[in-house]
Amino acid sequence: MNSTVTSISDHEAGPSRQRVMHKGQQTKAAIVDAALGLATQIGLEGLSIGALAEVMQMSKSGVFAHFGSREELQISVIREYHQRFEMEVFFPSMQQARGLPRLRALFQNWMQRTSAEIDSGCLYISGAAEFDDRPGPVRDALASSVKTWLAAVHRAVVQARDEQHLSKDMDAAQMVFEIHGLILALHYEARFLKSAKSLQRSKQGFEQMLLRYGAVHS
Amino acid sequence: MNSTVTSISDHEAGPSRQRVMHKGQQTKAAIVDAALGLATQIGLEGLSIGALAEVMQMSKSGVFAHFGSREELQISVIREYHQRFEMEVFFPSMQQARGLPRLRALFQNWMQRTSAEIDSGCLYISGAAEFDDRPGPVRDALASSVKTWLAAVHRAVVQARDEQHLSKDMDAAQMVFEIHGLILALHYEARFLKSAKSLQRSKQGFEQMLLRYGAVHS
DNA sequence: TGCAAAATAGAACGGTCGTTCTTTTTTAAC
DNA sequence: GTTAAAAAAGAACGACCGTTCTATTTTGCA
Repeated sequence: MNSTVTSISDHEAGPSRQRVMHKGQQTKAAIVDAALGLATQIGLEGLSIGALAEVMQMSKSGVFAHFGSREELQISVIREYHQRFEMEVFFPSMQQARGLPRLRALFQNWMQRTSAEIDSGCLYISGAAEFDDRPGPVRDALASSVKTWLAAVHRAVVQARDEQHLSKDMDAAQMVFEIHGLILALHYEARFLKSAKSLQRSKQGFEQMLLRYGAVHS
Repeated sequence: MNSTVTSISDHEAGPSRQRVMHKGQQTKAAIVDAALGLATQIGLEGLSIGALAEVMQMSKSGVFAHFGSREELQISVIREYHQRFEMEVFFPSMQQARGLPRLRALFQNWMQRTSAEIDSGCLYISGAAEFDDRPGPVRDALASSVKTWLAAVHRAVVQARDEQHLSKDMDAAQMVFEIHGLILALHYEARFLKSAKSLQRSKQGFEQMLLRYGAVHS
């Protein structure tokens, strides 16, 4: 409870813990960065080592050697996305006071990332569509990351209820489901249908949802 | 207004208008049927002529000749999906009385199709993720189909308001956005996260939404 | 039944895919 | 500066991709 939150989940130390970054690790990080860019544009499945090598101005085998398999590359990309999501959405929200302020921040940052990604795509959403019936380690990594994030949102809702910022008989899981729906609709309509109003729609949906779940004004 | 609704949109005659189906057309229909099955499993982009030919027990060139290009095949699949969606979701709902009953039916059938597709996938959702930044005729066909459908839902909401089944100052487009969100969350959580409760969650979300938009009990 | 037309098969094309193996270059510790 | 190890390149592999071209088979009408 009173322990400092250092991560959306618990494990992992992160490559930033390294004293110095040797050449290989630098290169690998750069490759993963480029790969993430490609994956969010054309999808995790569309991500090819050849295309990646061209972007990196490296040979295919040079790129390949860092991962050993395409699957491992995809998983590395997912891990990288997880970390960035944490940094851009989760951590900043944790600065806010527990309860409604934090929940608001989570949604706000999540929304921002989903819509700012009007030209970069959300891996959690496109990945889910690609891997929803394709079992294997990539799907597992993706699902694990998403579940971790949704659990964090759930925690925030429960805390808001505990702080009596929401009515005490509200259904937290139900609210998380509906919040998720707003984000998905935002992504779908902004990114695929190019609807300009979708950001405003999801904001409004969230505000009304807060009222419905008994939020006191704030 | 008083004209009989014959289609979710207007145009198109449909291949069922044919007097007799010649061999070629039969085969083509069978191919499209198989292709739709493949596409909903592995995605429109993953759909390959070779795999399709194997399923059909035909040669690659035999399959190919019916379409002339892979893109045309993909578009044919989208058209077929559009027609089935119409038959399974739209037409049955139109049997219901204008207003709330029809809106309920639309959501119910839509939901059913989305969740029944727990092992067949929704082309409108997976396709959106695949083609959200891949311009071209395939994307256009997909977007056109989706927009047609969302417009139909919007019409139903407006009618429900006109019939005074919903409060007269409600925002129809906003409601459509939120309904879409519920369906997307259902699809995501049922299909990717394998969450068992998602059907119930989307139902409950819809009922609460109706109340919030001023639905009289029914 | 015969015959043109439609449907299908088959082979081949250039291309890209992930992956393996071998060789060369670069790095970093001594 | 030398040297062992790490990183990268290069070539080649078998497989599959969409597509084209030419033959063969099947169809449906006169």
